[in-house]
This record gives sequence, structure tokens and C-alpha cells, in this order.
Amino acid sequence: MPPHRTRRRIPEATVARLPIYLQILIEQAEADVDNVSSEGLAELAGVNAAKVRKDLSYLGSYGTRGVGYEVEYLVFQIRRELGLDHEWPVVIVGAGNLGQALAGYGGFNGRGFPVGGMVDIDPAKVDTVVAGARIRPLEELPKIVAAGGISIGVIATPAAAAQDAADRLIAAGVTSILNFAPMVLSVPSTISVRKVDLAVELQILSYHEQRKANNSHSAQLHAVNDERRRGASA
Amino acid sequence: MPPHRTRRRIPEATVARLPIYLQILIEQAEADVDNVSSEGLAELAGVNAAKVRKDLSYLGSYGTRGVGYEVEYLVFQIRRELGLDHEWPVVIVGAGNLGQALAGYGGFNGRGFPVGGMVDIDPAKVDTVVAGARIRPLEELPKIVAAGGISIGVIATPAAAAQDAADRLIAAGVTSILNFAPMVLSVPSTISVRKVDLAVELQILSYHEQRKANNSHSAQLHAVNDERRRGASA
DNA sequence: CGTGCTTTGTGAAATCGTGCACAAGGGATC
DNA sequence: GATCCCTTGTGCACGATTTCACAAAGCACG
Repeated sequence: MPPHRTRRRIPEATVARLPIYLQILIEQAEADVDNVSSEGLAELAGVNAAKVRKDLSYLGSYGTRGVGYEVEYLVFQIRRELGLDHEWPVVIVGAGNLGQALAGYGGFNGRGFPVGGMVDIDPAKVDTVVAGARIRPLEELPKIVAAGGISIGVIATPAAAAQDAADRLIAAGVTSILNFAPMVLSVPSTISVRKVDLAVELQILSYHEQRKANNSHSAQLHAVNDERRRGASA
Repeated sequence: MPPHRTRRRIPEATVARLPIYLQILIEQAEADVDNVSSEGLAELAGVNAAKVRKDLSYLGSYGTRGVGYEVEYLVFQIRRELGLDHEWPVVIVGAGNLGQALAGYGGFNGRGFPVGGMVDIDPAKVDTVVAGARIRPLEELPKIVAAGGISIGVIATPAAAAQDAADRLIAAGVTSILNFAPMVLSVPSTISVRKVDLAVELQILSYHEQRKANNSHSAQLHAVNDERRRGASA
């Protein structure tokens, strides 16, 4: 077994796909599938088989030629590589519509990211309970982050408050941010930020819809191609 | 003025940035800024100025050398290119926690994507009213899509129901899907799909957190670099 | 134990995306 | 209208990512 050191750097594009593979592998494990080939995994993930092999090769040489990958073991390795061998509590800033939905959503607690706290600037919201968590005042952010050993913050505020939320999160010691506000954040380069923007996604779809509409004549030709593929993106 | 034809194909990476530029430009317009340079826009969007210029050049030659881009005009052009010169009603499948939050979220109605309908498979939910929309039975999907001239569907079901939701949406005539379920969809290649997955985003952040933790010694060096940048991604 | 079938792991080529650097264009000023 | 300054638009080189293609490796079966 190779040393437990930091391996060669994994390309960002690969990092973004590992969670997808992980999800699929967990499903397969639950269906009592023991082995999966790069071909099979590629099919399920909607990507090219060579890409799957190259992606997995960054983790190490965990496949067996002629056989494929052992599902359980691969799950274990991807988890380890992604840092999912322990929980990462998160703190949610903003207890509005979205913040409350996120807190109640299974996607956090069920998947290793328990809600370690929830804050809001509005005194009227403070001390109300959402999904089992009491909303605390924005000022207590440093205390909550420190007490919970929290390093990931989620911004669910309106756009206008997002930068302030980010500044406060960073001041409190958070080093990764998931930003749901439609606003580009300015942060030090040591902080990791991911942005999820509903409107952006819809506008990208709108672009493609318009494109289809404009080319509706030539689209007749393409429409014949009705074969299914996984993960049709864009 | 150039003909109103379909221009050369715009790269996906550019399409994904246009909504960001648009958002920033709208803010600038509201702040009564008339002109913006590629440098200024780049700063606000957290990207390279050359990239901004190249991205915008795909739309046409709408800048003025020595001056920059006229904000209002650029807003108009990006809107047109993205197909945002009219509304795109959407239908939401799944009226659970997430579906209801989405319906109530300003991100839809306020930005040209009004909720044209909402369906759920659970008879107990049908006919209840969420954010001004009455939940309808799943079976009425074709009727709703046809009546509303809807081409974009949003999947807010559990993972297990997502593929069925996609199949029904496509059968009803929808050609673009925004998928919030943690599940890779299998769809014909004529359908555009975008996936938003909370768990995936958090796991990517987890990877980076772990990486920071592993290299905490050498991180001391990098931490000195405390300059701010926009849109620190990943 | 050798042969054949299967699937991995990975060089190498092709494609895509980014950023530099600069010529060309436009406005302002005298 | 000539000159200067500024900023766009883009050719080009570079880096990242994807895909191909195949040798190396493991298993099964005779």
C-alpha cells in the first residue's frame, strides 16, 4: 500500500466528477454490485470510459485488469480522497426562504455536512427554531464557528448582504464558502468559494432553448438521433 | 447593424459567464454607470480582462476602442443572445421541501422565469397552494406544459423519482431540464440538462479543505498572500 | 502452464480554454 | 486635421482537459 502522503495534484475537472462517481458507486453497493468496469461506470455517469479510468488513476491504481473496480473499495478510496472520512459541520448565514429550505433539506445532515449553526441579521428571526436548529444572531458567528470547529460556511442571504456575510465568515475563521447569493464575492486567495446560482443556470438553459428555436428547421435533422445518453449537459 | 441571424457558435465556457456579466452590468446600470471597460468588468466578475473581451467579441463588436462598452447596450445584447428578451415559464416537478422553496424564491419570478405550474405525485399535496401556485397532480404535466407553452422543467424530487420525472417532462414536450436531484439523468441528446447538486458542491469544498489541512505547514507560506481577488473559485 | 479474452493504466494526439501582447481604431485636445 | 492616449479585438502560445489507442496485466479455461 502506498504511503498516506498527499498524492500528485488532482485536476479540478476530476475533483468535480469524483462526487458523481461516488454517488453512483454507493447506489451500486446498495444494489449488491461488487464490481464495476470503467465502461459501466462511464455509462452511469454519462461520460467517456477513458475519462473515468484517467480520473480514477489519480487516486492510485485501484482497478484489476480484466475485471474492473471493486465497488466497496473504490467508495472507500474516493471518500478518503475527498476528505469524507469525517463530518464537516457547516454554518448557514441567512435564515430566509432559502436558508430555511437548506437547513431542512436532507442534503446536508444526511451526507456528512451537519448544520452546526444558523445565523441571521434580523432580530425577529433570532431564536426561532428551524429544522431543529435555533437561529442565532449574526454577531455570534465567531463563537459558533470556533465552538463547532466549522470551516465551511453557506451564504443564503440576499445579494446585497452576501459580501458582508463572506467577510464575517472569513473573519470568524471559515476557509470555504458555498455561495447561493447571485453575487460575485471578493475573498482572499486562500479561501475556496463555490457559487450556486439558480438564475445563471436558467439563463444558460434559456440560451440553448433559443438556439434550438432559431435552428428549428435544421433541428429536424438532429431530432432523428433519439438515442439516450447519460448526463447530457448544457 | 449586423443581420439578426444566428452568429458563430459561442463556446460553453463563455455562455456560462455571460449571465455573470449580465448581472454585474445590470447593477452598474442601476448605479447610473454609463460605460465600463473590459478591465472594470473583469475586476467585478473576478476574471481576466482579455477573457472578458474575448467573451464579448463572440456577441459582436459592441465596444468602443479607447472608451469601453456602453452598459445599457451591452445589457441589451447579452439579453438578446441569452434569449432573455421574453419570459420562459418553468414547471416544477416535486413540491417537497425544495420544490416549495424554489417556488417561493425570488430567483424565478423576478428574473424572467415565472413558475407556470407545479406538480407532485402525492395526492395529499395536490391542490394545496404554495407561493400563489396550486399544486397539480403529476398526470396533468402534459396539459400544463402545453397550455403554458413551457419548455423548461425543474426537477425537485428525491433521486429515486428523478428519472421518471425527466421522462414525463420530456414526453410532455419540455426540452430543457434543471435537475436538483442527486442523480444523473438519462435523456435524448436533443434535451439540455443542467444539474445543481448541493452535496457535490460541498464535497468539492471538502476536498479543498482537506488539502489545506494536509499542507498546513506549507500553507503558512501561501497565507501571506492576503490580497483580495474576485471569484476565487474552487 | 499456456492461450485467449477482458479491462486497466497511460503515453500521445487532439481539442478546448486562457492569457499575453500588440496592432488597429476611436476620441480628445490643440 | 495631426498627435496622443486609451481601450478594444484578436493572433498566438501556452496550459488544461479530453479522447484515442494500445501495451501490460489479470483471470479463466482447457
